[in-house]
Amino acid sequence: MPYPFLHGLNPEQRAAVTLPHESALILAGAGSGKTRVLTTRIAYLIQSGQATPHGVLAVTFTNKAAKEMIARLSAMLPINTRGMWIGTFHGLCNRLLRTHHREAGLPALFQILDSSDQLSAIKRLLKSLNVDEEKYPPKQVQHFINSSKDEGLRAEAVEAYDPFTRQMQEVFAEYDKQCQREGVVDFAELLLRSYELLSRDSALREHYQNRFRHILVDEFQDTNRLQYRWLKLLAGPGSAMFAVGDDDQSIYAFRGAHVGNMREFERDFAVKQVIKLEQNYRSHGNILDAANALIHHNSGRLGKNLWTSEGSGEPIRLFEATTDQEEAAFIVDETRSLQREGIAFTDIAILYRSNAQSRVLEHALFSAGLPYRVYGGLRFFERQEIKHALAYLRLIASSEDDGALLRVINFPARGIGARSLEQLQDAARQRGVSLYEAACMKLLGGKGGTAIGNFAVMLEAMRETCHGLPLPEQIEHVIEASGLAQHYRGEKEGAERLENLNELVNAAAGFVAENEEDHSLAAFLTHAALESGERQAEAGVAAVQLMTVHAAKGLEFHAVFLTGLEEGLFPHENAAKRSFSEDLSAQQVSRNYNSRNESDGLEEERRLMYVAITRARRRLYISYAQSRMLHGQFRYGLVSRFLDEIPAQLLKAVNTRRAYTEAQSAWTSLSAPAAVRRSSAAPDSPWHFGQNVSHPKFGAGVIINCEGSGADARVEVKFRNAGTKWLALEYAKLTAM
DNA sequence: ACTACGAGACTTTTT
DNA sequence: GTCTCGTAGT
Repeated sequence: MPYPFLHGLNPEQRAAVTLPHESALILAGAGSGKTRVLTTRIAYLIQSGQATPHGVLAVTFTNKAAKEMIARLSAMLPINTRGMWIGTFHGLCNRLLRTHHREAGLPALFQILDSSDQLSAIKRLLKSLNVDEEKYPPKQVQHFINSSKDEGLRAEAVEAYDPFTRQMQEVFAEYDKQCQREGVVDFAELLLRSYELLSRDSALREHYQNRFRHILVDEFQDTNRLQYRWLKLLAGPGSAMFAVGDDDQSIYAFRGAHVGNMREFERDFAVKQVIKLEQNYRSHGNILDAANALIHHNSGRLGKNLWTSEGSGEPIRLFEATTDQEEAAFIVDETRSLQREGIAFTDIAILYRSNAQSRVLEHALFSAGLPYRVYGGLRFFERQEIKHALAYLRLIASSEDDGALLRVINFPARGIGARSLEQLQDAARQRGVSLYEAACMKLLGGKGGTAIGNFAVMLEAMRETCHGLPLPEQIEHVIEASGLAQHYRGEKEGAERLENLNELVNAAAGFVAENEEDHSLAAFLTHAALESGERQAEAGVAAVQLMTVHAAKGLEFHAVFLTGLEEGLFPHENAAKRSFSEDLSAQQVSRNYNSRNESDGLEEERRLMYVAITRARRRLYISYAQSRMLHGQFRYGLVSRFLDEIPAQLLKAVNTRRAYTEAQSAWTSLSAPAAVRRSSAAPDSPWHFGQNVSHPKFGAGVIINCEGSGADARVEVKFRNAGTKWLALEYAKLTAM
């Protein structure tokens, strides 16, 4: 057997892996071994001599997926994956643009703007253009620019038949000019710029076309129009594209994903056969049957039916709660009993449609002393202290970066107010130079003592010192010399921020250790922009996993609680309405944007439900509440239509088992059996919502809010005489009353 | 320059 | 209900 890694593949998987050199579409259902097929295909191509590592291009959407692919590949083959082009669309485009920055019309050290950098750039631009932010909300401008770029359109190519759109178009054009001036590039620009580069420069295009004879794409259903055109451009006459995707799991149309790319791909690349991977290795039969039945209500599917060689398993448990609190109490109880059965907390997920729903669930889990982890907070590189530090570093790397300068010129405060900033901006505009340059000129202009001049001196000194230092030490120095460390040392909530800044130094050390070829500051900044880091919360801690259904895509759990199955919530009311892009077209904007109608929206919600169901391996709970607190008032919801679309015989109602009341939910922790307490990762907490407490300094109070678990657990206490305060349970000496 | 208060939003999100 | 953002006030 020359290819040991083909072992254990089912016939369809094997057929996909060993396909001849031709473009192919692999319709890979949830839990059908998609990633395995993709990586094994690459291994097979290399091992069989059909491809060299050099000639393979593999694209994913997330860094996580790219990393996993590389890890699996190096486990299968003794090759150096370093030189291989495996990465995200943005990562690969970045690589292309760095290599050919001159041809692309970019400075060698172009910086990458993340969404929040982009938003501030837009706000700044609107101010300087005197555009009314009321009429043209920065967020909407951002959406306009990004979705245009995602469609492959530059400002001048946008169809604008009305004054509103013409103004948008104008801002778009000015925005691109500003970015060009400042040597920065936003995410969509990475794609568009490299697309334009390849389509303009035929020699370059042919070079890459000849090189990449094998192009493999993961999550193909999530590609947007520009990404697909980019792929088409890279695929030369001798190339074969191996596209893996699942139209039923397309849940990102709202950010430009175009499922239609799958059918277009079949046509454009004369795909001979679509290989369907329908055998599911994850879930029991009932769960798959429910998913199949549900998704059957969608139209225009490529068509696919999941099956398993395992039994049907348990029925899906359906719980009807009176209120959202009762729903949460039920989940707490069931989580406990799952734990008694020996299911690890990490193998239990609580899913919801929108983030706002997590609050009630968190409260209940907290009160019960169950450890939990909420996905979807701020990410490491998005924290303000990190962004500040990075802005200093960006200024050191490239002084044209006005956005970076504006972020830190007066942080920490050094007496540079709005007035002096305006002067600086005027001076820069007049002479057509960057803000930094203008600041330096102020220095030469005589009044050497100005705060702005001092800032320029400080920065110049920082740059001088950093020169020649190893990366982590550069960052360490900048954190100190900029006054950031000093500033946070003096702040009451600063300890955590200081810790994060320290972590940034560690991240740089890790980056240096991992990247042999490029240790430069610019490379690290790129890394920071392109990989915003893990979602917060300590990994590895045994905790129940709370996340949105979107965030759960690609994951699996022994038991899944799928909550809030109410009309308006899931399917979400906004999804079945006109979308934002249609609001635009109502204002006579171009029809080129993804004009989605209600049924598209509803079908995407259904796919979302499909994704949610297929996360569960063994046990699936679906719940809904007759009423819940939403936007500050009670809402009475109808049962989601999706429940009608799951065959009744697969469902088992469990709501009559016990009466859950709010009172019970708050006090369950106290009546929990000792056995639970002992085996629990975290002891049952005596702290919960409504608990009367006493604090040595602040006196008597009541717990009105709580969050986190384990060492990070905090409670908000309303004191009789000392106001409300957040207290860390680990440190605060609270006594229950 | 920092705090305080009111207005308005509020689906999902990676890069 | 709760959070963010921007402006006004000290």
